[in-house]
Amino acid sequence: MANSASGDSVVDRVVRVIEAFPEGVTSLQLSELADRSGLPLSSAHRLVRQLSEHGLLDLGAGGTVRLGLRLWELVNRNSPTLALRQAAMPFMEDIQQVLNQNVNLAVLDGWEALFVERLSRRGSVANRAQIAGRMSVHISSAGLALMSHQSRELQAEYLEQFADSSGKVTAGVVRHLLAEAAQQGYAQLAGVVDPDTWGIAVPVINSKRRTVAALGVVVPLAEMRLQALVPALQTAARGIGRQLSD
Amino acid sequence: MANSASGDSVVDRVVRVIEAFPEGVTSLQLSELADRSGLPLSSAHRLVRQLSEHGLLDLGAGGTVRLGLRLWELVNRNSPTLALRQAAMPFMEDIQQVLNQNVNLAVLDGWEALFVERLSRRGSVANRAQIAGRMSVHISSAGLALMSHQSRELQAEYLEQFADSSGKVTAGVVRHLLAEAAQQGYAQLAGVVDPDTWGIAVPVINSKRRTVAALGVVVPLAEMRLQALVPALQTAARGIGRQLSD
DNA sequence: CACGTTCTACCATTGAATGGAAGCTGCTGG
DNA sequence: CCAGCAGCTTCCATTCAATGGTAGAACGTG
Repeated sequence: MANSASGDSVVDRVVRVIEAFPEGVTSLQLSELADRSGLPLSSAHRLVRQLSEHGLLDLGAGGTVRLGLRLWELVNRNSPTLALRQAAMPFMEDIQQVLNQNVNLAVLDGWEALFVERLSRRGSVANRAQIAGRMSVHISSAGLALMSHQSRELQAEYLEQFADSSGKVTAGVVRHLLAEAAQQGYAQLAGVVDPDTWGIAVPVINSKRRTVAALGVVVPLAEMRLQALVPALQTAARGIGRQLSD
Repeated sequence: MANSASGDSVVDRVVRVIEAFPEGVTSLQLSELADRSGLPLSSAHRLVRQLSEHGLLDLGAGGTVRLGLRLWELVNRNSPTLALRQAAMPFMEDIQQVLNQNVNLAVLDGWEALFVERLSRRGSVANRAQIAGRMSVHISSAGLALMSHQSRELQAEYLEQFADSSGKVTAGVVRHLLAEAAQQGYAQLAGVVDPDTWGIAVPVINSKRRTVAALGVVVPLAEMRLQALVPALQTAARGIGRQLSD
């Protein structure tokens, strides 16, 4: 009952507060935030107030807590993927125009593909929600495209998690998917996310020969035309990669 | 020389570190970060390390500091403007398709319009950079559209800053612009940002009659057709507003 | 290879962070 | 109309986590 009974630093607590928001939830009651972050109410209150004085959070009347506009602004202005997204956008628009499909751009984070940009198929309901969404490597074409071009060491480390295995997904299957993707130069996966769609993704390789992203499309099964899609994606991916150095 | 010689809390310092990144800069050296944030090198180092252990920052080899992917993810998943952007996106795409102009969406933050979403004109080079950009109220059509629909009190407070005045912009001029925008139901401004472009913006009013955003287009002077643009924008803005409650 | 620069680690000092308790506010149901 | 409740806000004595000067390591450079 003094400076941190729980043995964590102030920084830890700030992080816990920000991480307390469940995916897609923009607003939380103070007491709920305290619960979720595992902080005493008064501590949570103090932290939230301090952060909202700086605009990183927004403490409204009645204890409603939101992320602050200022935080959104700072992060989006200085985002680590800014250069990537800027380089990729024109090419993604080209693909959207030419193929009229949902186009997306993902980076590898841990054992997941993190989607950093997305254009919806023209005419469809826009689905910006999936920006900042994640998918496990082995269930997404983008994830496979990314992982299949990582170093042998990283791939081995990744595959280990399937080793023990309850059996749902075996290391062998995933290894096969990766090998196929590496050999073909693209990854494709049918009906995993949505039974009626097909995902195709290609690696984006920067000027230092590092695979920094995956460019992909999601198409209805009925419209699947690998011959048309893959070359278009690969061309775009090369164009993007040429502009990226790190 | 002990717990904070500078008299600021840990939270203050965390904010200073995050705010130290200049607009558009994604990567900073540790020593430069320490300078910019006004922190002793060892303190900056400790904070950055702590934050990067949680993924909010990314401390690379050689002291290169970036914002963390995890921070980007958290902020974009739980962004305070998520609902607004989701509601607006389909309408913005419609406008882009029909009018083929640069479409943007802004909210009011302080005395500035903060741009939260943007679609580039088809065929033009995509300019995602301006997302998370700011413009003063009185030099942007979006800003005028937003401010002209705020409460009398807020407008009065806003106009005060032009009172003392060196004379560059007078309160009278701004008041006139606001009055005109309020009366017409849209704001328009020619050649302020770029001499060859015209900006037009309309307010987005939610179901509680609060003006929560501005929807605008930027068109080349030569293609200016108010008669066509304003009704389209107003229709879209109403569609967006109908879906928003707070 | 010596020098300068920048990053990283250490650790005694001390004041900022902590959180229980009490007060406040607004709502709800009897 | 008011008692009771639930959640927000404030207060303050206690105490340990944060601080930053210093020293050392790792570069890069002339």
